[in-house]
Amino acid sequence: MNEHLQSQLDVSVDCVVFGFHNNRLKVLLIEQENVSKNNNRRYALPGDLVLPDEHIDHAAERVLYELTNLKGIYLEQFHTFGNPNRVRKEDDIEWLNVIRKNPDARVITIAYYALVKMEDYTPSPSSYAEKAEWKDVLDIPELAFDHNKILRKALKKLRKEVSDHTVGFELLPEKFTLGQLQQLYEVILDMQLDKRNFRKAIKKMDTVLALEEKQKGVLHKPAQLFTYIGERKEVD
Amino acid sequence: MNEHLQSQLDVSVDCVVFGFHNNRLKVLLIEQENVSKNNNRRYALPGDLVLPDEHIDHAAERVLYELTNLKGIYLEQFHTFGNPNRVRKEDDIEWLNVIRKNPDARVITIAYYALVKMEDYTPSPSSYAEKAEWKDVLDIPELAFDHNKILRKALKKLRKEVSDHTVGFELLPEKFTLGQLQQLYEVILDMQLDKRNFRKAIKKMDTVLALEEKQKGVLHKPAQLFTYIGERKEVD
DNA sequence: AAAATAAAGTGTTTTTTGTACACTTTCGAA
DNA sequence: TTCGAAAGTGTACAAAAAACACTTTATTTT
Repeated sequence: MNEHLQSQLDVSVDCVVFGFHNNRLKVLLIEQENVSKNNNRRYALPGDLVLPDEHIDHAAERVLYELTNLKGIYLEQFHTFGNPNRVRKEDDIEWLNVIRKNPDARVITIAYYALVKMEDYTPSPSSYAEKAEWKDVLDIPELAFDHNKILRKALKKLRKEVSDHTVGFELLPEKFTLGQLQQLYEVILDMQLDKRNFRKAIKKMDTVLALEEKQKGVLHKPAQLFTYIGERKEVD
Repeated sequence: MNEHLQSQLDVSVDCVVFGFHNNRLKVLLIEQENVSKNNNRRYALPGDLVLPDEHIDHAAERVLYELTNLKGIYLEQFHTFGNPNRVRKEDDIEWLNVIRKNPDARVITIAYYALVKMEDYTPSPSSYAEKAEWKDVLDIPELAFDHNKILRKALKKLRKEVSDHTVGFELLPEKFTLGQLQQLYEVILDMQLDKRNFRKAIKKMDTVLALEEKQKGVLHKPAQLFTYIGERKEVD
């Protein structure tokens, strides 16, 4: 019985939530409560421990909600980080001492990622999060724990899925123009795409539907609107 | 402190090791020690708890070695299974009561998979494994815990990677013929491939090298031998 | 030694997919 | 009415994928 105390091992989830705005790829970060004497800002991915009787997928949803008030976001697991020293920076330890009941416990974390329409989700911080904000992925500060590594891996996954055309539409509003979609692809893949070829490719996907509706209030020829009718993946 | 006892949570690894023999895709299973009164054979994937200070990737290697005596196999993580009820069949509970110090603890498992040249690895059971054997993936019994689900997911992953040509050679002996390689692909993908097109595709991969050597002891025209010179993926 | 067996080995044509490329249209604002 | 700004559109060329059938060669059998 004491033996289990020695071998304290916790499991957490961390959420990498991508958004897209003003032609920039964003990721949702929280700023942790300030507990450090030297007043460091500590940014981190939203994440926390899995509860004793909770499905890990549910934990990801719950934690994201508790920290940012975002709800109903489909999160997909992409990697589990289990280096025993992943939580060993000085600031990490200081933080854990304040927030955790077992600050010395080793923590294995399961990382999830999601793509959301930023318009639909305005994060507001709660729980131990002091802020919850969208940050440009090209301008990410040093994050708590191994969160920079987690984010890097999530980005890699995102790029791969986007080139496979299996993902991406989730980042746009429900109705979008092909121009917006192309810009999204260009930002994520970090390359220029040919307009005519891009449209040809999208138009033969049967998950993208042309609406009988046009963009309004723009100072140029209004574009036709499209919508995405793809469906969700299966769950464990 | 007691709180942590309530929330007993362990992390395990499970290994799905694929092999190929006699034109069949195989998976390495163990038969657990018999602890049941009704003498059920219990097959399972090789798996066990992660140690307190062990990297999860290392745990996978170690556990596989302890149970099957196979060493030096590159295992890649593919999914983490975290349903709180994943270990709740009657036989599962009975088994855990014998083998585990905290039989009631919830266990989250990180699943790994590997491809090996069966010739090079002859498993021999140890630890709580009574047998360790290669089983045809088309003929898998009911496994312990949620191992059937884990295996299904591993197979899906394998098929995907094989169609991407990122994996497969690891299943063949060091020297192989293009005919053998094609049969391997056909078995995994469960489809017929055109011989000439297949050879054309393989021959323009620069990771497959033609040797100045021919097959021996076959009752037909002996084939040229090839070898694979691809390299390993990066690690966390 | 000739014939039978069994898989190895080999190229060309057709179809499909991807890439490169430039001008006209349409709305809102000035 | 003109201007600005992005929308929208088609064709030719290149590359990749798919379809397709006969000859070769070592071994075994007669």
